[in-house]
Order: sequence, then C-alpha cells, then structure tokens
Amino acid sequence: MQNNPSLRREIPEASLRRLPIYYRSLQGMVAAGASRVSCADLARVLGLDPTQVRKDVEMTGIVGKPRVGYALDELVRWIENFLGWNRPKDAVLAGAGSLGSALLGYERFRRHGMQIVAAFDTDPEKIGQRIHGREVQPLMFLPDFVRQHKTPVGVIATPAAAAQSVADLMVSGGIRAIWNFAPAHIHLPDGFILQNEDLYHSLASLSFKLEANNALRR
Amino acid sequence: MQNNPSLRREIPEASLRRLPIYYRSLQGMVAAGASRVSCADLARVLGLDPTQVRKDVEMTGIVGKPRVGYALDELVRWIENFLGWNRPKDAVLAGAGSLGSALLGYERFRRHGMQIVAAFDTDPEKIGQRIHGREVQPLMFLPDFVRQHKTPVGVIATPAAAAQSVADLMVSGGIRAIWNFAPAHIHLPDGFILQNEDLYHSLASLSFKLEANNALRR
DNA sequence: TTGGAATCGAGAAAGTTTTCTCGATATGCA
DNA sequence: TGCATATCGAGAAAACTTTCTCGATTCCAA
Ligand SMILES: NC(=O)c1ccc[n+]([C@@H]2O[C@H](COP(=O)([O-])OP(=O)(O)OC[C@H]3O[C@@H](n4cnc5c(N)ncnc54)[C@H](O)[C@@H]3O)[C@@H](O)[C@H]2O)c1
Ligand SMILES: NC(=O)c1ccc[n+]([C@@H]2O[C@H](COP(=O)([O-])OP(=O)(O)OC[C@H]3O[C@@H](n4cnc5c(N)ncnc54)[C@H](O)[C@@H]3O)[C@@H](O)[C@H]2O)c1
Repeated sequence: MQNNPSLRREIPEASLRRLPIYYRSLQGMVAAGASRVSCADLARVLGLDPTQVRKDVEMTGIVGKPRVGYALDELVRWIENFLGWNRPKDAVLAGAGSLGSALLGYERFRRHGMQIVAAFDTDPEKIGQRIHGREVQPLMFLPDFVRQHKTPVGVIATPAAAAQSVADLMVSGGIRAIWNFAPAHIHLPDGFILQNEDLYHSLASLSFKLEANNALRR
Repeated sequence: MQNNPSLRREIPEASLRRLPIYYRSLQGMVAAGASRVSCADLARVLGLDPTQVRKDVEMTGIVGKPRVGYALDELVRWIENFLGWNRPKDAVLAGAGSLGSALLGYERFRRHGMQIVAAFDTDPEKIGQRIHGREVQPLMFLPDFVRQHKTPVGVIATPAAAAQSVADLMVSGGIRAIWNFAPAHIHLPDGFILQNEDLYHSLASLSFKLEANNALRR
C-alpha cells in the first residue's frame, strides 16, 4: 500500500468534505471490532448514496476487492494519510477570547492534522495568562514566532474588525494557510490558503429551513 | 416591498450559504454611508462572479433597477427577512463546556435569527452555575422546558458520545431543528432539520490543500 | 433630446457533481 | 466444481450550479 501524496489530483471539494464523515464512521466500526467494510456498508450507516460513497473513496486512490470491500484498518490509515491527518501541522492562534480558548483546549485537532502551538492577543489583561498550557503572547511577536518556527497555519479568533490586519501580519511572517473564525471577508495574496469557518452560513440555512417548515405547517 | 416567506421556493444550498457573505458586506457598505449597491459592486468587493451574485440576489425575490442596482437598506432588510434573521428563534443549549460557554456568550446570534434562552448539562458541577446570565439546568429538565416554551431549536455542544441521546431528548420535547457541534452522525426522524457544524470538514480541506501546496513547492 | 454606458433579468451554454447502469471479479454455498 | 451474489470500477446519463450572452431599462452627459 502506498498512497503517494504527489499523485493526488483534483478532488471535488464536496468529496473532500465528506471524507471526514466516513473517517469518523470507520473509526466507530474499528471500535466495534469490524475488520472489513464496503462502501455500501458506509452508505447504509450514513444514509448516503452508495455510489457517491464509492466515488469519494475511489478519489483517495485506494483499491478494494470486489465482493469484499476494503480492509477497515487500511482504509482508515489511507484516509488519514490522504488528508495529511497523520502529519500534524503547527498553528498559531490570534485572539485568545472565549472562542480562542475553546480552540486552544481542543486536543483532538492534533489527531486531525493540526496543533495550536502558540497564542497571541493584544489585550494586556490576556497577555501572560496561561490558557490550556500555552502562555498568551503579544500579537506583535507573532510574525517573528511564525518565521522562526516556520509555522504553516494561522487561526484567527479575533473580532471581525481586526481579522484582516491579523491576517496580513500572519502572511508577513510566512504563514501559508489561515483558518478564519471571524465573520469577516479576508483577502490574501494568491497562493495562500483561506478556510473560513462561518457560523452564519449555518444560521442562515437553519433559519431559512425552519421558516419554510413553519410555512408548511400552516 | 413585500417579501412573502410562503413564496420562497427552491433555493440552491450554495446560494443560501453565500447570502450571509453578501449581507455582511452590505452592512459594511451601510456603515460606510452608501445608499445604493449593484451586484457588480458586491462581486468586486468579494472577488466573486457578478452573474453569480446577481442570481443569488434574484433568488430572494427582490427586484432591482437597471443601471442603478438596489436600494442598500432595502436589500439588507430584504435578506434579513428572507433568511428570517429579523425573527429570532429561541434555542436551548445542551453541553455547557468550553464551546457551549462561548456560544452562550455570543450575543450576535440574536441578530442572525437565533437566541439561546437556556442551557442544560449533566455535570453536577456545572448545574446551577450561571454562564453569561443563564443558569445551567439539569439535562433531564430539557424536554419539559422545550415543551412549555415551544422552543424550536436545540444546540448540541456535548461530547460526541452523548450527541444522539441528547438529540433524541430534544426531539421528544418537540424541538424542530438541531444545530450540532459534536463530531457525531446524528439520525433524526423525517421532517426534522439537522445542521452539522463540523470543524473536521475545514480541517480536512486545510490539511489537504496545505500538503498539495507543499508538493508544488518541491 | 439623444446617445452611450451600466445594470438587471432571463435564457443558453458550459462545467461540475450526483446518480444510474453494467461488466468484471472475488466469495460462499450447493 | 459451478452458480448465485455482493461488490468494485468505470463510463454514461441526469441533475444541478456556474458562467456566458444578450435584450431591455434606466441614468447621465453632451
Ligand atoms: N464566541 C462564539 O461563540 C463565536 C462564534 C462564532 C464566531 N465567533 C467569532 O470569533 C471571534 C472571537 O469571538 P470571541 O467570542 O472569542 O470574542 P472575545 O471578545 O471573547 O475574544 C476576542 C479576543 O481577541 C482579542 N483581540 C482583539 N483584537 C485583537 C487583535 N488585533 N489581535 C489579536 N487579538 C485581538 C481580544 O483581546 C479577545 O481576547 C469573533 O470574530 C467572533 O465574531 C465567536
Ligand atoms: N472546544 C472546541 O474548540 C471544539 C471544537 C469543535 C468541536 N467541539 C465539539 O464540541 C463538543 C463540546 O466540546 P467542549 O470542548 O465544549 O467539551 P467540554 O468537555 O468542555 O464540554 C462538554 C460539556 O458537555 C457536558 N455533557 C456531557 N455529557 C452530556 C450530556 N449527555 N448532556 C448534556 N451535557 C453533557 C459536560 O458536562 C461538559 O460540560 C464536543 O463534541 C467537541 O468535540 C469542540
């Protein structure tokens, strides 16, 4: 089994977003003691279309056996490797507020490709505090830290108004990808990776569907 | 101007998810003192395709004027109304841990269609504590609370292992929509609305792109 | 008043994703 | 051993989304 990262080609964003769901289900199956799994099994458990699951799994390049499916542990490791989740990247956090603290305390990120190694803030009250084992540092130290440690990822959990300037600071230090939790539109130079975590998307979807649902009930 | 919710038909999920982005930009323009806006303006600011913006805006049913665009304040209110963001729905929270506390403290939800009115937990240490002005109640009180207040939304911020049972409890009380932050696959009966907030999607996307990017640089 | 430019609105085209269909293959059972 | 069946893999079809194109409308400036 070799899963060569450089062979990875185009994969639909939609497939990429479903892989973690499969991964989680598969881990549950491992815990339950199973040793093999087919795409049909996965589809059944998750209520998805079996063909879609197969197409997604095929994307990762793993080959299965007809009539059998895949070796469960191999598939799990294959997906980990495909996503890079077995090679955690360092990240710095900007904004050690309530959301930032929750993120700092969330150990599981490490098993999913990322570990927050340092936290930065502008608030003198925050600076010097230890949050989940990491001391909050002044924001102005961020670029040097990133440069010295070659940190690839920056997490933004500051107020929206500060998001763009914090992003610029991260870029100046050599960050390559930004995970943004602030409800702000951030512009990055070409070639940088931006992942917005926008709760308002969900809120819009929830609210809209709830009202549509209301309308039906009348 | 009438924006009749019952007239709302099919709207692509993708469009629905972009509306909050437009909404946020539009608010920025209001703050900057503008009074009219065209789809082309929005597209320019956000780096999107103008036709896509127009299609999305059209979805909401608002009609604009050629050569002029839309009255900015009207468009903002139109989107609010379309999404139901001007009619906040009550929500209960299960799991008052670090993420749950952050959510409880996040006042802005109210301006986006949702307010968390009560929090529930199973931990005796947590129960009775006040978090951001709301007293944490025993989880077993949740169904009665939901029934009495006709609360439409439940937010799950418990560990993944508890997510399904908490969801069942919410459904038993009459919840109609669930916003799930736990990394768990939840099954709800037909007709119920489920919105998963899955950070692992982002993590997968970030991690994968970062590695692809690495490969390029070599 | 008239011509030019910007924009909306709508239909067509292109591209993408999902679903369908079918042949090949491995397994288990008679 | 041979047959029925579950599954993979791959290509085709269908559905959906995004992008293109163009006519109609309105505004602005000459
Ligand atoms: N709390 C939530 O549940 C939640 C949910 C969704 C989105 N968000 C978003 O996440 C962000 C943080 O939310 P929060 O609730 O943690 O807010 P918060 O006020 O608790 O924390 C913000 C932190 O950022 C720090 N900060 C301010 N300016 C900064 C700068 N220029 N550089 C570095 N740090 C700076 C502040 O000192 C503070 O510690 C906000 O943009 C918010 O909209 C929060
Ligand atoms: N902290 C983060 O940044 C983060 C990020 C993404 C996802 N999550 C997910 O959100 C959930 C909560 O995370 P957290 O960091 O706040 O964890 P946490 O341990 O701080 O909080 C969990 C809370 O849920 C309570 N709880 C346990 N079982 C319960 C039950 N059956 N009913 C009601 N409450 C119950 C616990 O007492 C605790 O207060 C987890 O599923 C986690 O995976 C957290």
